Amino acid sequence: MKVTKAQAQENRARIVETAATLFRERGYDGVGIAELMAAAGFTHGGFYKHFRSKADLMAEAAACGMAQQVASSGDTDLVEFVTHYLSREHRDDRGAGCTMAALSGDAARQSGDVKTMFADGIERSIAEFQRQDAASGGLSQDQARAKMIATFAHVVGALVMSRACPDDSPLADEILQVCCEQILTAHK
Amino acid sequence: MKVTKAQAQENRARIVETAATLFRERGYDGVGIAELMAAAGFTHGGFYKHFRSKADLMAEAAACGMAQQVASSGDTDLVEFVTHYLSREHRDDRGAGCTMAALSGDAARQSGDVKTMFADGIERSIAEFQRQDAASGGLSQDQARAKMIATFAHVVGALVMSRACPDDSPLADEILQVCCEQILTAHK
DNA sequence: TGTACATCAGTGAACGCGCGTTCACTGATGTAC
DNA sequence: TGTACATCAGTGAACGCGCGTTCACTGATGTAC
Repeated sequence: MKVTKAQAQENRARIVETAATLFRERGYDGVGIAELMAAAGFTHGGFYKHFRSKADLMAEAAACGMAQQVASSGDTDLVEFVTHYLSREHRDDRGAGCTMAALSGDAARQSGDVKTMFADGIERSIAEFQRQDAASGGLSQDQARAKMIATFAHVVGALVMSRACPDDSPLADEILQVCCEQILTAHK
Repeated sequence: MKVTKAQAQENRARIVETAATLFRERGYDGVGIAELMAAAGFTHGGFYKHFRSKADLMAEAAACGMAQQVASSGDTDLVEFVTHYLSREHRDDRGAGCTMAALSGDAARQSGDVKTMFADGIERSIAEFQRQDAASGGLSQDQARAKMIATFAHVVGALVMSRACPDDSPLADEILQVCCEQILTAHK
């Protein structure tokens, strides 16, 4: 059952993308190799033809997830970004959402490889935000960077706290709404 | 080997407190019953004399952790609170630190019981913050509440992001520092 | 271009291990008389 | 107050299960001639 080199590379990419989604949904410990490979359309044995260990895949999936985040926020200004980020839809769809919000808690307990991917992803997100927000400038480079870091941290915190509340909790919605207002007010 | 009723209750409390610390350090999936009971000074078999399941303990440990958080921030004003919360010491000592920052990611994937404890903890923290911040008022009740929710979300996000970066990463420190400045500036 | 052989992505059974949970047992505590 | 018995917190062996990982095998692809 060998397969074209191109096909194999495509399959590998599908495994990483599937992992990125499943890990966001259920955390690193919540997804097993067998389940993951099945979701990607394979049996579990082939996993080690692509990756040396689950830890290796976690790092790659983290990089993939952060890259998706950066790509998806292309061509949206800060107001749009914050509004969508702090929407109920985003909160309730972890699999398709922000990797930082879904997995930073898990990442804190992982190897340096995973953390490095997160740090790289943060840097790239900040750079992307700064690029988008150039229009509203009047700020120095340092000030703009500081603003973006603080804004990113704020939305991540709000989303993470909202998700920690029971599903229909009024508090969960209140957190999103209040933080969205405060951030957008500060932005003006 | 039976033990006084008072002693048993004390032992139970010790198990919950030990669990709160270990869970913060390594997450819900990162700590086994046997290890946890050993850390509290017992063998694993006795666990089910106190709790119906690991999930039950997780909910109790969450409540305990959030209560510790509220208690420890008694008699500190907002400036002190934020400064300590966003210090390197707090970031690097997850076991003794904020339960929300350490476990909200895990909590999002847990049962309603755990999430309820988190929501209760958030409410109590907000109430405590508002009580402390009464002096600096000029804000309506609603405005003060909104300010506290947003501030809490902001510090949680900053800490969580900082912890997701590699251990000696400059970015990890920058996140703490930048967010601390922005929050304290907004507070004035 | 055609043939012979090496490669290696993917399969599925098997492994050792640690987990949450159960259970028979112990013996000091608590209770009934 | 003293005695006899029930209770139940704590012990440690055992359970079934799912996990990450390994391995012999398959057979189409890629390569050397």
